[in-house]
Amino acid sequence: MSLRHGLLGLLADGPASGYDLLRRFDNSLVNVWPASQSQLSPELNKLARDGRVEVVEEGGRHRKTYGITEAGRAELRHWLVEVPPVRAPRSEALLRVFFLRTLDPDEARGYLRKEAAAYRGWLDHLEQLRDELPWSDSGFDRFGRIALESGIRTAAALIEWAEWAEHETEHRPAGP
Amino acid sequence: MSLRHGLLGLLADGPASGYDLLRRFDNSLVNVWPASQSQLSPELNKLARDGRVEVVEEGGRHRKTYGITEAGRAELRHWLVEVPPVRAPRSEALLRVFFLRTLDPDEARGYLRKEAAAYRGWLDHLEQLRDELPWSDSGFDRFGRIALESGIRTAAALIEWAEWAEHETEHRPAGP
DNA sequence: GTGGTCATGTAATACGTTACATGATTTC
DNA sequence: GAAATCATGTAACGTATTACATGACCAC
Repeated sequence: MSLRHGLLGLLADGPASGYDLLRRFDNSLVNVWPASQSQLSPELNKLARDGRVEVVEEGGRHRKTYGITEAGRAELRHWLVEVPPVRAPRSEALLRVFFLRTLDPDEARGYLRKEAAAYRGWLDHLEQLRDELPWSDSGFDRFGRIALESGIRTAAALIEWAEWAEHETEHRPAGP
Repeated sequence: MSLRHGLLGLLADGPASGYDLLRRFDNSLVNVWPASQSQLSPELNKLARDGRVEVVEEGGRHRKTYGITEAGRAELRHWLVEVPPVRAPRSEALLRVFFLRTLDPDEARGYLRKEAAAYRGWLDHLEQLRDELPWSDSGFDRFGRIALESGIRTAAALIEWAEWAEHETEHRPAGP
């Protein structure tokens, strides 16, 4: 139900159309919760049926501007305060690590080296966002920066891990 | 397709039934790729249809023991070496951070404090695994330990982040 | 013979991705 | 008037979760 609450959270900032919301997702939330246009459409209709949002304006080009309702704010708040986050740290990249034993040591090291490079690219990207985005003092930007910092620290830790892991697989014969 | 390759990777270690594989998932892979019994059943049949595994033994209690085929090993290898991992770092916990601005500062700090505690619990769990598991020198255990280390370092980074973030939201009036 | 564990399978539901369909408005 | 952009919606497909169904074998 995270998409649902993502939409409510964005609408808590002010009314928007599905199209606007898609861009907000792509600008700010894409690194933590990507969403596609074809998901927003039905989800917004569902939120409207449930009374969590309402159409506050209908413009040209079929545009429907949605606003959050009191019931929507209550649900958002309830989700944030009462519902414990699901931690489902599925990681395909890490799953592969378990199976590196089926490769030659050189190939395994190659995989870890590529991992390190990929995390470095991700870190560069996030640091660029941090340094180049026009951060305001608004609550949205403040917490956006805090979320970004989480990604930066995680990426940094994973770079070090991948380099350590590559080194760890060197100079050691495989066991039975 | 990670479940598929997770099964192939486990079978690369030796033949097993779906039931055995479920336990292997729950023992070793659960932290990176949880799987349920009802997923394994159809996936193993599909792998058998595709010639990636084969039934090498049928025992009592409907038990079917699967072994990986050459085609299965080839697919596993191809996946590991050629297919770049999907990095889909969806994080519900981090999504919430964006919306903490809709709460009172005290409540927002409470959320971050709970996050820190949750990550600490996760770290404790992983360190306990590291210290208590009977690690052998086998390739499986070596890379399992390397994967575990990734979780430990990530958890440590996230604890520090959550504590930093909690402090960051103190002593500052919210902007517009 | 009863309860526990081994063992596989199906069905309903939910969520996410990709691709496609449709049409209005603006810009050149 | 053609192309780009705005704007919403549907359909097909793949995958994950939960719950349920079925039955064999073992230990007591």
